[in-house]
Amino acid sequence: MTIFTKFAAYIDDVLDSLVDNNVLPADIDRRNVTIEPPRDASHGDVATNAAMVLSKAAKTNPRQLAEAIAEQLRKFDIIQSVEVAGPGFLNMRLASQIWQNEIVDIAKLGDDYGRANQKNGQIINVEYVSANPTGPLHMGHCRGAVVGDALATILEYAGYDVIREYYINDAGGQVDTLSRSAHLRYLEALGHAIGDIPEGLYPGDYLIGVGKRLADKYGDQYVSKPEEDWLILFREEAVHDMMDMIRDDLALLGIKHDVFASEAALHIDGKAEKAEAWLRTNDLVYDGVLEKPKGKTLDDWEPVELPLFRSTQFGDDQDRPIKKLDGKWTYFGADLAYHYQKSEKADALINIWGADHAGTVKRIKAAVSAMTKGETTFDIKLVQMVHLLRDGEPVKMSKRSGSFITLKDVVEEVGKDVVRFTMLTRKADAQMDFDFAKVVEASKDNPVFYVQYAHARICSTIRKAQEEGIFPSSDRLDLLEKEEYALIREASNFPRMVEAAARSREPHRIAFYLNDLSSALHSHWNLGNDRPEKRFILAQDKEKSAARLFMAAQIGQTLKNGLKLMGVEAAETM
RNA sequence: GCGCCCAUAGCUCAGUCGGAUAGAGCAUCAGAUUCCUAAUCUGGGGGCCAGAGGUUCGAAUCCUCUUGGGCGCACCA
Repeated sequence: MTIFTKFAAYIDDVLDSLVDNNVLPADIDRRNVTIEPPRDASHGDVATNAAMVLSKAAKTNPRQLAEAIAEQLRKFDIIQSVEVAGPGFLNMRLASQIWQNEIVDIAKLGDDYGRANQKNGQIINVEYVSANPTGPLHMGHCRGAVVGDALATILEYAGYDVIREYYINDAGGQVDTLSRSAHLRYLEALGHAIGDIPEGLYPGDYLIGVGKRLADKYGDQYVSKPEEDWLILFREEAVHDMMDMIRDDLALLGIKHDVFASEAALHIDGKAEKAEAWLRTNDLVYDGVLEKPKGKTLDDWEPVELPLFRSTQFGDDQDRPIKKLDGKWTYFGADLAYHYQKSEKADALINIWGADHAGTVKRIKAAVSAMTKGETTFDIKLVQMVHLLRDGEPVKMSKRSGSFITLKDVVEEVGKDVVRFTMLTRKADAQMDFDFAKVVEASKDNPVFYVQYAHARICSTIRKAQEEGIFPSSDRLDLLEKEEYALIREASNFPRMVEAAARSREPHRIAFYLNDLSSALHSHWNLGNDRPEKRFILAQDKEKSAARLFMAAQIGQTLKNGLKLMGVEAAETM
């Protein structure tokens, strides 16, 4: 329980008593009442907009109602002062005892500080990365991977049971191409001359190893066999190897999924047929003919009849085919079944998608809404493009030539922590630039070091104090002073931030919060430059020192917990 | 032509389900290291929150339109 939720209870009590006294109507809507720290610290410790939100229903003016609420609030011992300000804000200052308790609470909770005190009983499935298993991860996958992973951790902290899921597209045309490419490398490994990789096959060197492995395992038995003898086998083998490689890439970023769901397995289980049958029964799928797409010149377009999902009923531009002319499932058709499968095991679904999939959002949302009768909440978080730069110059990427920047290259060049933190210091739905030169520079320009430095400073101070025989202690927290309370106040915001980040599905809020908390710490630290009496370590006053160190340790704990949410190491030395 | 995203200081970006005088970093200018880690800090200058309407006690935030930029628009994945 944070001090803000405690306060919500106080405000509720006050409002109850005002209802009893007929100042407020009994059925008044309190949902818009907020209890927050005011933006400007000089306004106090806690503020509420209650009077402004409720005045209309109470048929009184905001300031008058505010005075009535203020009078009641003054009865609480822990509220030092209540002021009515501006249009009707109630600003409160809290007794220092509150902040002392807060710091003890953080210490008690330790690594769990910021975590919801109980689970909310909801299972949420976060699907992220889901890159096609045809090669190593490249930088295009990186941001979604980091955002999805951080979001999953945040949701876990906020009380959800989280399933981290990766959807393997191992059934479409791309994996057949992979299989053929692997077969070519298999021939190569057996000493056959293969020449240049033909157009349309994957040219990457990473398939050489796959070819060798296949040669070792199967000898020459598939050298002169027709494609139908080896296509499925080699596809499975190659996908398996690709997924191992992808898992290794993700491990470099500290990312681990709970479930790897296979599209091919979906078809083997007949999930798509079941979905189609259900949708036809409910008149959501019919056989029809698509209109010619606009805005594109298509030479070979011909009208054909296909099974279509009625996504126009849900705001899409046109109905969408679930099967191709050859009878195979479209990606969308399989996706229907896949999302239904996910919804069976979760109360809520979140997909992290690249912005290039924006066009398919409506149809799949429509489908999920229809299939789960609106009972499963389903969010798609679109992650915008990352422009790779080096010294301000765009870095060229070409998938066709195989010369793209891999995720591995980037992580090896700049490090996991920098990659993760940088990807999270920007709202996911806005484009971002990622400049190697700037980011590698690693010194001043980089928020990750700023935050890590704050943590390292605290650790080093505690070590240093230990050498002088001073240890953190909560015995005399009453010796803390005004400046220290400001720091605690900032730290006390952490649980609210986790909750807000979870609710809005915006991991970047944690990054910005940690930056703020670090700034408060650095700022406080430098007070000691001019005013030695403000330092943490005071040789002449060990009791006060111990209290300050205890407080500092909890700031460090908060930083550490926040960094953990982002998957970034809390450095102890720098 | 249509859909989605974005537009805030010179640059890169925050801005709490609508709240008080719109913030931070970089850059720039002026300062702080006999002293717990200066990878830090303090202060100054810098804004028509793209534009125009609307909603209300109150709008950068919500709605409509316009402008500018990005992504997408096949039975691909």
